[in-house]
Amino acid sequence: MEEQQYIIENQNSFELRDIFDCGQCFRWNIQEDNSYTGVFDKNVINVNKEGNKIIFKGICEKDIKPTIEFYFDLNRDYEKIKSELSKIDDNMKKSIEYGKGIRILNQDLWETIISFIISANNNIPRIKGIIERLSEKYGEKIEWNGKYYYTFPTPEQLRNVTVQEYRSLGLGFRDIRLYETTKMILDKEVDLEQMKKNKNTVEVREQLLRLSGVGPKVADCILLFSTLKRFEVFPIDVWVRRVMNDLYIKNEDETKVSKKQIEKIAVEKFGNLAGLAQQYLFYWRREA
DNA sequence: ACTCAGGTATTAC
DNA sequence: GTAATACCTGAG
Repeated sequence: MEEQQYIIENQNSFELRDIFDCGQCFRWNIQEDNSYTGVFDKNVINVNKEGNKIIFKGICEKDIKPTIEFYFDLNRDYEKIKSELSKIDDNMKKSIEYGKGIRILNQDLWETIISFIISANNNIPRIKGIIERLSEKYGEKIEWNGKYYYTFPTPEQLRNVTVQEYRSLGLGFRDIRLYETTKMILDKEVDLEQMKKNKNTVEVREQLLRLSGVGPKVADCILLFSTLKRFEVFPIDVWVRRVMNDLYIKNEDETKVSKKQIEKIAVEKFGNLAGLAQQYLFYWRREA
């Protein structure tokens, strides 16, 4: 396929590091020139910032412009969101200053489900490694610039993979979760297409929680980071627990702070932008 | 050798 | 309902 290119100028709220290292995605890697290259859907894209320009280039299945605009959520007014959240308190203001270039990507639902199942009780380098090996082994090969890239495998491409094969890729105890969830989705025991159409977040969440290996935290990550795009959810992991305790609860032992307590504060303070607030706080607490 | 990392499922009060 | 516990793996 032919390489395509798309350039935008003077785009606000767009920093490569903030977008790719804020914890929402696993398949974007920094290059020697500080650009990032990643695979999503059937696309291999490299993004670089030069002055006031952002340059996207690579192999794109469809027209690159709408593909990029959708995936990078370019039609949403992050400046407005940030200014609203900044009014809440100084903590939010600081965290937003730190992560001012964050954008929440529109990632494929299926890929997001599997990726965050793999993320459970795991560390980032290992999560990334597992996902790469999965893609290399079962995904579709795409050549670009003399290098090979691999799409994330579809449910169909994982249909006949055994638990043992997952284990050999380093999935660990998540092998059975992947196996069961893939089966449930292939059998439409949980119907992803139906889920995409459903506007009721509570119902969608219930559906996600039925999947093997999907608990409350993973479900919320899927709701926030996939094309489901629910900004009102508030995924609570160790970092969010830490930062919420530091800032608002101040219990001497953060591990003793209940989820309910955190959720209550999140809803009160951040309302229907809780997911975004969570992302700024998470990134700030973990990286700053 | 031992701890820890983007939690979940299971079991037991 | 809510609390304790095991769980692959590999890096530090």
